[in-house]
Amino acid sequence: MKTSNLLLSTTRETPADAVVISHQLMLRAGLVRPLAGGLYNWLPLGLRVLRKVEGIVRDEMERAMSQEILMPVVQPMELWEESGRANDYGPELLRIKDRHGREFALGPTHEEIITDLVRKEIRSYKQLPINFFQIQTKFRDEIRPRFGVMRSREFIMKDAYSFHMDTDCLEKTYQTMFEAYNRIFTRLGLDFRPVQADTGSIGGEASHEFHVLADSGEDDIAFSTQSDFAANVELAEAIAPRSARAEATAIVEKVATPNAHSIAEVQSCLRVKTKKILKTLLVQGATEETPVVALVVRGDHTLNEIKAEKLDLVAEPFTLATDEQIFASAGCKAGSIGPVGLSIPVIVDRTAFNSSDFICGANEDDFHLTGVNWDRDAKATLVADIRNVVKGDPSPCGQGKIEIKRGIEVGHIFQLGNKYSTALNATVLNENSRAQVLEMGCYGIGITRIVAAVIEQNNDEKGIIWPESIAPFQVCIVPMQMHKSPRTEEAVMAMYKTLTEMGVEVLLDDRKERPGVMFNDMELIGIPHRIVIGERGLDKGQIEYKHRRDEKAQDIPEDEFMNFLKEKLNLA
RNA sequence: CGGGAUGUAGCGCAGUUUGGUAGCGCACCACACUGGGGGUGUGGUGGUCGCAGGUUCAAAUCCUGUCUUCCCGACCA
Repeated sequence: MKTSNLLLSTTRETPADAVVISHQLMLRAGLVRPLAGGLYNWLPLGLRVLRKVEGIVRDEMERAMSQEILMPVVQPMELWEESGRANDYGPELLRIKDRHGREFALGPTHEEIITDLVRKEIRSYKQLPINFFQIQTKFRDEIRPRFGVMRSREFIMKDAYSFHMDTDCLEKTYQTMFEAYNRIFTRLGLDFRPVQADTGSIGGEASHEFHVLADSGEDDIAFSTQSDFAANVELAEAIAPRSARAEATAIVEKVATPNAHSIAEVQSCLRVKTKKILKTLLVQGATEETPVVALVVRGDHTLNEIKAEKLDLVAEPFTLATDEQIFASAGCKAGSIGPVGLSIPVIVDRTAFNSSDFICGANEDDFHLTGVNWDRDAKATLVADIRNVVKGDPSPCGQGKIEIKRGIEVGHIFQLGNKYSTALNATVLNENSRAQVLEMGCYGIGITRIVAAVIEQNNDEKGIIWPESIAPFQVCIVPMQMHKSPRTEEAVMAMYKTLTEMGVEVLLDDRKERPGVMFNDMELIGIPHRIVIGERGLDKGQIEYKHRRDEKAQDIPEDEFMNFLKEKLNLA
């Protein structure tokens, strides 16, 4: 490819509304252009990278015995009603009607479609296990698209779905996918970690997310400082304190805390540490007998809604109590609630239950209680893990302490079980000629997001630094004064022809630009290998080479150059 | 959905306070010089000032509404 035939839309200035580095560089390098909120055009250079990512994913999926198919973006609503997700999925599901008034949705994921396909096509246990994947556009009407293609509304995803007669078989495929994912992200040159994850709205049992470590990530990942343990903070267990609770030494006293409603306000009002204060939150209960439930965590901790939601007493989805309910249950406004004397169920976090002589709301506006103790002054209906882990907590694996880093979720694998196969009645005949519901796994990779994630981890002040595996071109040739020097032109064209015939993806910058412009553009778009050819070198019988990551260029004798380059390209 | 910003040429911005001929840099086009790190000069192209309505002799500027984009929040006891 020659730059004269390529839309090379680089810009010197960074568009003002791009915040993260990958978004800035994708715009500056001319990979993508915004169309509307969360919608992007992919320009030729960006698409070349996207296709490379797809290629690696496809290659490894096929190696892992998954078969490629393609399912429609537009999906009939009936299937969503059949699975029950028409109600559950909410406003992220973009619904549309055709000319006949029939309802459809733009697919945010394809569990319903694949399950429908499989129930129609697969008849016998002899055909199982089977694993299908597709690389397809998804649409999710995100609350807040941001960071360019990192969180866009339309995006490309690889999604795979496996079907099994039993959970043992599912677990084997899950493990195969786990290994395939590790190979994929390794080939993509990413610094990543598999982490234990919550299954979220998609449902199911076991689940791992694959996260690219980057400060711009939107997820918090909890790591152990001493083991391989890694889990999304949504899931990471906050283990019970090992030490016994200290003896009660104080008596309960009611103190005025005018206008102090938040933990921070109470803290500054009473001049105590936040960990001495317990906060009590009222939420919707699961049953009519317990319409409101109290949740208690320590002032320096935050409630984990996902953990809370899983408790039998707590309504799903997690919903805070209304002001009316709070007044009816506690006799005060939010901000002055405490566990003492409440007649509703009180669920206490394990760590909060280890506090003694603590401070909490007095269930009377603008008053708090000090010197409160569990059992003596307040009863816990249930003690459970309902908070987020924080840095320094003991790791649930038993080794080391928790450390928290930001991650970009680029892959997610689930053991779904039979949620969808049951809902859609996807069965096959087993050895006994009996219909049996299928076990199901699903495995996603965010293709477009990966492009951004790679850039987040591979850039410098000059621009993008592509890993070899997904660079839009492996090599660029930058000629010096080619329009004035027939000798240079001859050498450049010969090099271009040789490399092209070798099957190397080479970009020849044949624009009549100044050297500085060409150097800067090639560095901005991140081509790994650079060859400079000019009279200066030719006079000495030399050709210049520089890797994008090299500090300095080196001059190589002409007759050794091809062997030198082959070694650099791993073609030797 | 709540809060805060923002919108003027492809990009980055000034002009709005105090109403009076729409500007600058980059990019783009032409020519000349230059030629190993975004060079210089001369001359150009390009804008319904987000949109709609209002006030006024006169609106980018004041008023009302509306939309876009971006940021923060959606944990608050």
